[in-house]
Amino acid sequence: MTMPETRQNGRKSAAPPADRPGRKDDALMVNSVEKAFRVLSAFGRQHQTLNLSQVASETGMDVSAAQRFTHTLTRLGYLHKDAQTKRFELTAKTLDLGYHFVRSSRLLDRAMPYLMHLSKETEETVNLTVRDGTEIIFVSRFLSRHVLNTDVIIGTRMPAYCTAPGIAMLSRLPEEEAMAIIDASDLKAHTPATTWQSDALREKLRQAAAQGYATAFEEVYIGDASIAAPIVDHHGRPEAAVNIATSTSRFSHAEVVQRFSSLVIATAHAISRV
Amino acid sequence: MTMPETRQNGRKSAAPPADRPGRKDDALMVNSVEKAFRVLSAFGRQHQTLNLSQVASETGMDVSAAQRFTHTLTRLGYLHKDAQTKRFELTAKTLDLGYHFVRSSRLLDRAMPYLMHLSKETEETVNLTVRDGTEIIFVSRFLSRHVLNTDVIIGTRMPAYCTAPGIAMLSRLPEEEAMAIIDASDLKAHTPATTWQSDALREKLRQAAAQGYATAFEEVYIGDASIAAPIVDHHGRPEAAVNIATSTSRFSHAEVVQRFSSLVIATAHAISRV
DNA sequence: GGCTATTTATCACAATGCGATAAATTCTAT
DNA sequence: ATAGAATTTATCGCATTGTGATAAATAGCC
Repeated sequence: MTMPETRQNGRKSAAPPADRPGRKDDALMVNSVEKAFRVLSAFGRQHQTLNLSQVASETGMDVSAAQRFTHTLTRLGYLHKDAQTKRFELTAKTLDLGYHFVRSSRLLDRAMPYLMHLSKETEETVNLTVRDGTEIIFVSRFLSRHVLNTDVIIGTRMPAYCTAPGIAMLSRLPEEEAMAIIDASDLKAHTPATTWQSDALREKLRQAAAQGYATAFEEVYIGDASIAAPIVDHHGRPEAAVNIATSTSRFSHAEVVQRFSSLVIATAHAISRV
Repeated sequence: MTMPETRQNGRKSAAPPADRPGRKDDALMVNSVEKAFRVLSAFGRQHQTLNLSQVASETGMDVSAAQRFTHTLTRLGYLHKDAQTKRFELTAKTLDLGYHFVRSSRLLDRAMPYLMHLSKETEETVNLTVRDGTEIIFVSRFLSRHVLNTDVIIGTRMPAYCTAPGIAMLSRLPEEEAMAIIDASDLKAHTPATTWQSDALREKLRQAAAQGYATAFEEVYIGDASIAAPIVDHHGRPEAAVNIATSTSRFSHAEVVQRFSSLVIATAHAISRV
């Protein structure tokens, strides 16, 4: 009946821990923080509201953990719990973080007036995006009066390889590095027009590097037409991209290039730190 | 600045925990989560980047804690640390949370088409706001082509008492409740035109309740003119407000009411669950 | 109505996060 | 340059905090 003693009960007078630092994997990591974010990210278009057990199963935590983190997040104001249905949903307070980001971003500070100007001048949708791994994130957006697309909003992510801003940014990276990112992507044809083969993308990168801008026509959605130029820091490394998004029904490929290429390049250049 | 005492140095061999359940204050609260958010909110317009000791002093944590949480948040991708300067800044990944909120919000789902319609019809800036305590939060925003104000963005907070959407929402609450919120606010005159006395605000609430809309003219910023109507749930409780924001230079008070009051009311009514 | 599936509350335990401290590094001033 | 201050990084023993199992309470469902 004696405990099998797999449990070295903490005392451990002898047998010093071979690797003390490697606790689980990282001594300085506070795992509760990751779990909290895991709970919050369980909500989305599919799961608008979740009850406790759904939170548990969605996040892969046991009920106790789900209980603790939903409770914590509710008290902090990021979750709301319906007293009747006992279901949780995200609150508008979750917008705080992004708000802090926008307010603290020197890039956005600099970029805003130029983006506004470009928006007024072209009357087309203008976006500012940055890269996070293999994806781009929309960080600022001025909608065209005509095309009101509520599908893409601030915070939206898309694969870099099939978007004009993505290619524009990658084109200013050493080719090795850019191709590594592309090869780490989940390459696939979102539409018949998607460029998704590694070789073809390499060619696209070189062309974009040579021209100073990148284009994407119906590569993600049918009907979209986009042209982008990279914003670089003082080392010449890409930190963002400006793009103009319009539709194939309004302009041909040639027209988009002719009308907008020098505008996006000029805007991106103005925003780049000299 | 630092608390002189409060340091009972953990020894405490005797002294069994008198009250086991009431740990610090709440047994289910995971305090690390709050600390993580505290670190993230330390960044903003004032503090675009922070080094480790600044994080510590800004958040009131000791250096060790600051170290652990900046490390954790960096590994999770919400902070970026500049290798040269050793300074931290928020990353675009902080937009994820808000993105999840927008995508999971049934209110926004319902409201979007109506807001778009209102935006096109009026060509003015259209906002959707919700209330959080004494404040309102902008959750959706369609900018007028003319007036591009980059000061107010999604996630921006303002006191409820001096905004049209705030008064509109409060006007659909029992007067007791509304006045309690107003009295909990930090009432002050942001401009000469601000209505900030409790009595005057009570009167404003009653008028808004009677008319079905609320207005605010230069109550926060000089030159702004706003009119709002409340969106209610199936219990008749206010859950949001639609408003049209324009400028006093374009329309007089009377004109704003005449042109827009029935439009915002109709839009708010359409969005309200019937 | 009894049954099942949740949610809420409680608790003993030890692993996890804590915070003090030391080592390494970077910055500053002379 | 070089000492000295300030900040960052690394380490570690310990108690606290979070853990996860379980039980009680509540809500759903035939």
